[in-house]
Amino acid sequence: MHLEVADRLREMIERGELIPGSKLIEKDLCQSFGVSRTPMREAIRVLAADGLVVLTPNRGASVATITEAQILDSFLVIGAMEGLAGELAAPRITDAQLDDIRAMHSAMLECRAADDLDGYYVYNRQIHDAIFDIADNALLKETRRIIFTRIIKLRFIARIAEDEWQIAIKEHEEMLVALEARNGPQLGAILRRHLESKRIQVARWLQRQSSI
Amino acid sequence: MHLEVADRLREMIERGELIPGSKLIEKDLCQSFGVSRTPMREAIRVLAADGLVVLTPNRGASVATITEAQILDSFLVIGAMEGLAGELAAPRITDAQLDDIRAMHSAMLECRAADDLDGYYVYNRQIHDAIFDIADNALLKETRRIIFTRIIKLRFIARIAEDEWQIAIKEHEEMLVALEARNGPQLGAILRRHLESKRIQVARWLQRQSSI
DNA sequence: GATCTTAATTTTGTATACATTATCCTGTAA
DNA sequence: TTACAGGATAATGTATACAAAATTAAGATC
Repeated sequence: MHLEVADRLREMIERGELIPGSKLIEKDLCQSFGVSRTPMREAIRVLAADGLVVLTPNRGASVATITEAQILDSFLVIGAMEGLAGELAAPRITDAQLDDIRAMHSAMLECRAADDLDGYYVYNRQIHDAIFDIADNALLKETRRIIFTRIIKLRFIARIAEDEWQIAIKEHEEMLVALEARNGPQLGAILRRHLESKRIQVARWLQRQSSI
Repeated sequence: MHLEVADRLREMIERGELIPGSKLIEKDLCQSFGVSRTPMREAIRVLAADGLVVLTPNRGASVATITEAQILDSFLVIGAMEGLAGELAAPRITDAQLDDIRAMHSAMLECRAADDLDGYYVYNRQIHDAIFDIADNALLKETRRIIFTRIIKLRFIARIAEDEWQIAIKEHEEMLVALEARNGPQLGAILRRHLESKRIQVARWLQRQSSI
């Protein structure tokens, strides 16, 4: 049960229903979840190990806060992960998998044409996920997942500038070329650059936010 | 208390006192630790989140096993981490920090001359740790620590072939050059290559082991 | 003797009771 | 009014009791 509770808590944190910094009162959560404190506490500790909540001795748990510096640090690490994933995936990709990615890429472009940002992000995410699947390194995928979870709240960077969007699309097209060439180092380099672009984009967005 | 218990359990697993695959019987562990089941269970779940133990519903916990493929996967991920750490550290390193690393490097060489393998590994590890400290990315450091913990049992790769040792020393000297030049991309590339060497070395060692 | 069934035991999972610590509120003194 | 002290309250931390599931052991059947 504690794993289900952990998942529900995780979702609540991701959705922003539990505000970063706020305390997690066991009794209240137990009531709303309909479980006793034992599984709830175990769930909270699982999330703590994932870095989603922080534990203070004798003072319980609170939703983890994330600083701008930590967000930018995360993008650096994710960049390294994506770069490695690209290196591994390119030499391994099958023609069928390549076709799948091409399809997702087209769908992504259509969303862009229709100015459907949500759809764009879904396909964008699918492409990156597919590369990690093809890379076939469970630890790599899991590590990236955990880091992503911690900064998932950045979904709300929905607004993307036109020029940034163009760069992203261009980089994705380069990715396709590297994949077709089965060129690992090349795809790795593109993905590192791609994530660095994203990181700069996030940095700018954070700048704007904090100056408001 | 559950964090202290988790640390003790972690040590026991690292020391090999708890054999991979063996079951963790709560009652027995509670007795030997002198705590009740509640903190023990919380500790076990913390280790599960770290990947050191695996939980099976209604069947409790057992010490995680690691396959050869997973070990090699881990080295790939660590390689990406070290590469990034090098990129970040080189442009940031101070003269004092550089002196420290030079000192560790000398001490490491002395250990090699004296054929003191344990000492060699201590200083080797210190140098790599220092680079991560200088890189100043807490997430990067923490991620690497967790992955290292999972494969820590590989300490027992104590035996290192002469030619492998020479290569490692040479790479470390290249690292010093890149650090002195404050050249991030260069240090990153060296570290990636260094870890790839290590990975190949481990792969060969695993091969030898399994063929016995 | 082997195998399936079933009961006994053990172990895990959950809830609750108790202990300890932190927090909050009230009242007093400056 | 503010600052501090002390107790009331509520929260966390721990231990234990109960429930459910799995494992083990014993017995019956073939």
